[in-house]
Amino acid sequence: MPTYEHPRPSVTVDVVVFGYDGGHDLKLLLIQRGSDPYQGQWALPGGFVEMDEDLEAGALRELEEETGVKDLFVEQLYTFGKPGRDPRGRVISVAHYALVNLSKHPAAAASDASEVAWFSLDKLPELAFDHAEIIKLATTRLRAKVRYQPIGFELLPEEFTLGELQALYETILGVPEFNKRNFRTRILRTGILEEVGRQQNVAHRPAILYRFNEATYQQLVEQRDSGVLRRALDFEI
Amino acid sequence: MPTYEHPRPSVTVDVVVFGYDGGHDLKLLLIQRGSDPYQGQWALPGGFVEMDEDLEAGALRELEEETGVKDLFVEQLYTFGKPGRDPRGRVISVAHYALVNLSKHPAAAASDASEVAWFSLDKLPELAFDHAEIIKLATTRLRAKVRYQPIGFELLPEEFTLGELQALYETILGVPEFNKRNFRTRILRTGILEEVGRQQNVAHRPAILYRFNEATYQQLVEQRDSGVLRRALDFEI
DNA sequence: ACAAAAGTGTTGAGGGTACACCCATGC
DNA sequence: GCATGGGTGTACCCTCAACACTTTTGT
Repeated sequence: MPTYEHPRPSVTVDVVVFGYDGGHDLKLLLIQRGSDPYQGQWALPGGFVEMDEDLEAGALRELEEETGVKDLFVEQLYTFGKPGRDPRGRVISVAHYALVNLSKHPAAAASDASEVAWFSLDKLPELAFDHAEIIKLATTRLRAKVRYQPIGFELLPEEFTLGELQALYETILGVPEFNKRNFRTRILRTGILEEVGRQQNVAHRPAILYRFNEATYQQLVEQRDSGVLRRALDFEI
Repeated sequence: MPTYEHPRPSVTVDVVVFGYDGGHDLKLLLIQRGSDPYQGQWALPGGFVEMDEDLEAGALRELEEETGVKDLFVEQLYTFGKPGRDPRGRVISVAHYALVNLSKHPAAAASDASEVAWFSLDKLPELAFDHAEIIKLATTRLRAKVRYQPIGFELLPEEFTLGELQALYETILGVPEFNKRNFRTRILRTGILEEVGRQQNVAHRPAILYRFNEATYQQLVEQRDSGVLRRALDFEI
């Protein structure tokens, strides 16, 4: 690793923002490009990373600048760096994904970009750069991760029913419907949900409202990491 | 995303190379830095990415230049970009991890760097930069991934016994020993192993030799991805 | 009374776990 | 024959998966 000057690629941070509003599909937040390469086409929010900011911070900053959305769960996804993926030259993109509950965050549009909109994940427009590929990877990762980490709760309101939680899982995983009885048993057995009340004014038996209990979850994680392992290995096939 | 010039960070690719020789520990390939920051200290193989090469290709190139090791399984791990992680300025590192069977690849040392060596994973020297953190993440990822993807075979010779495979899993996961009967049943049930012969000249009943059947594994993956899912969700706690 | 969604009891099949045992080879 | 590691039979128990059923609200 010599110390003389090297040619330097540009580095951007992009964010795949998944939104959920209780419906039957996931939404994706896109911006319409206002300038130069791919002008007028839809793209992921993102931009060049500043010299003194962390990657995740840069992703959140660009997201807020371009879409007004802030304060959400974000995590690094993958770094895309194939030469030629950006016509402007060598641009390496550190892609992130984020989860947001649409009822909590406005579909805002105060923006650097010319336009901002939520698209249904199964009806995306044509996308700039290799952003279609990035979205595909993010979707795969979300589907995989939601099965073994309680990240889905980021997409729900603070308080929710088991029916809503199940609908969310079915939406993310793209499965028509799985058994209600077994879903409830499994979720409640984990102990990570906490009862916080009952529904009001619904035209059916009011459901129990739950909240995700972060503290309990962390305790369980620690127990698992310190104790003996349960299932020795599993190729999940 | 404006088109005017931005200040650009440097981008490096680093590789966490895990090696296995059938013993009771995993090895890690490190180089001793020959120059400037952290001179004389041990570090991960890696270096600045070229302007016209893919990230993974850059990782493999640097690895071969610095250690002589080539032709191995490599995958992107995470991108480390906290400001201040490198005293030379803003350096973003796209970290990779790689797996290699030590009997197949020489512990070579023809090198750009002053020295190259394999260290036991539990007896690492002090490391340059934030490389200790990178190694920690790579280890966590390896332990997690080996449970649901057949990447462990990269660490074994072409043909191996179930005893050797079990020893490898115990080594990676750091578990004293799990039940032989159940390990065998589970592994063989997946159908991804293929019998290829028997051991010769061993002072005990000769074991059946197996080979990992990539084609069968791919078929199973496709079946899973197209068919209905089995376990709906599982927080693994 | 009825619709709608919440919530429960139960049962058969299959996998996880554990323990005990037999088998083939070199020395 | 004995040490060594390879390989198998089986039994208990818990979880998964599926189905049928009861409960509570608003209209």
